Amino acid sequence: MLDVKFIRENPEFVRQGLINKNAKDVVDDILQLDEKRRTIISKAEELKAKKNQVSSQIPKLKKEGKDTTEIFAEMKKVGDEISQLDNELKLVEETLENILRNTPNIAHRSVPIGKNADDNVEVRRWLPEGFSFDNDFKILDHIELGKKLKILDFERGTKISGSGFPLYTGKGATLERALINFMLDTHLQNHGYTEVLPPVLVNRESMKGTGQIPKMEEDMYFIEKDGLYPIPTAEVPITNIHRDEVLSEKDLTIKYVGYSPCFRREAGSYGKESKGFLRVHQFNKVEMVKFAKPENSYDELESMTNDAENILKALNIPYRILMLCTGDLSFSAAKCYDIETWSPAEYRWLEASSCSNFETFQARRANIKFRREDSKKLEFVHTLNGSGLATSRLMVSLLENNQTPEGKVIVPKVLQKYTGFEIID
RNA sequence: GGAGAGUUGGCAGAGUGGUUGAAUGCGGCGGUCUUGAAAACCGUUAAGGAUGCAAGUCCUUCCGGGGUUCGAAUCCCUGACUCUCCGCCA
Repeated sequence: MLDVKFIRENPEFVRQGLINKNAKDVVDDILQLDEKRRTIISKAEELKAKKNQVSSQIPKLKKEGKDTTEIFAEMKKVGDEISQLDNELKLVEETLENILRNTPNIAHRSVPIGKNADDNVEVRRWLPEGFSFDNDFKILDHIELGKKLKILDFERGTKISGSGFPLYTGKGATLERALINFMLDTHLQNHGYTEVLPPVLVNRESMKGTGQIPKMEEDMYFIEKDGLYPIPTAEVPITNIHRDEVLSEKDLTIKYVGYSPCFRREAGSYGKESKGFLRVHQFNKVEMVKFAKPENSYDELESMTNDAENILKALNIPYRILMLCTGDLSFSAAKCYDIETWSPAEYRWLEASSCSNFETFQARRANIKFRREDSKKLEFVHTLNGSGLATSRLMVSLLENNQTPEGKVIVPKVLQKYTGFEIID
């Protein structure tokens, strides 16, 4: 959520920011409502002050045995006027709030201006030694490999739940678990995170706090009976750990890493893009979340991106880093790096991670502040998160890149101690 | 699922209609004392908002929402959460 005061003071900057993000220019609407809001507040507060002043005299008057009927009648009138103004105010504030909640974050100045994914900028890429985009044998895709090696069973997953709910079997299930553990351990031992294992059903407040609601409501599962949402990402529960809290400056940067399954309705996406693991309703993800001071947050974004990259390097998976342009940035993000891994069967890059800085956008919604040691002032923290990483897309690249001409899959060295086997055949 | 109790400032904990934004204790901060520290003593100690160049002034907030009243932390209704007992159960 953007700060109204900031919009009031920098209307043209915000206007341009919204245009760059392909968002509706609502600056004038906001300013108008804000103006109206403040007018009503002034009027109402004047009356309230009067009411309070008179009220405080009443005990004295009564004690002196004076007649208060007239005063009561007048105060009754004042009270009615106040509640009328308060109702008006409520309406204006709801309208304003509604607009603000549906208004995206503004991009950081370092973000390239662009319309859509075509304008994203490749920042760097990393390819394993001896890697080639072209192979001299027939590459099987992850679905064929999964079937042949009996490690993935999409048909039975569909029978159990529906399409997009993969079933891992045998060494496939073990490999998935190994991957999760390897990633967690790496972040814990090498990157200084604290592990959390969050609830996977969250309430509406939490979904609002990180910005999935109201904008993305259609993409979320919802359990009506209990008012709970299966999380689309662990970002939601982990960021909300500190909702409505004041953190100490000395505790920042707080770095959490946590595994969770993720649930997404992915309403309206079918076809080629969604086969196999490419788009699923349930997948596993290790998520990194940081609470940082404003002056550090962009350094933290770089290091978080590196943390995710280190996993891929260790697994020997080719990847590239994209800096998303303003038009392709998500609703809440001020800056974002996508990490894409190479799929030789698809012969294209697949998004496996997204590392974003939300600045104060989420902190404002979720009310997460910290107190400065020197000035004692409260400020909103910056929140960041990144996948480190999502196993489903990663599994595609892992299986396909490590296959042999005979259609077997060699387990990357770093995973072998977790799997207990070196090859899947 | 049934019955009951509770939710007050950073924490603990008073307060059942009228100067209560809220006693008291602890903690925090500043000071006196001390070579230094502790103890003791004194002072101070919320957030958000409106207005103003500022000092300041004013408003709101005692879990959330609604109501009664001239006036509510205090009364009524409702929702959330916590705890205890019973039932059920991985």
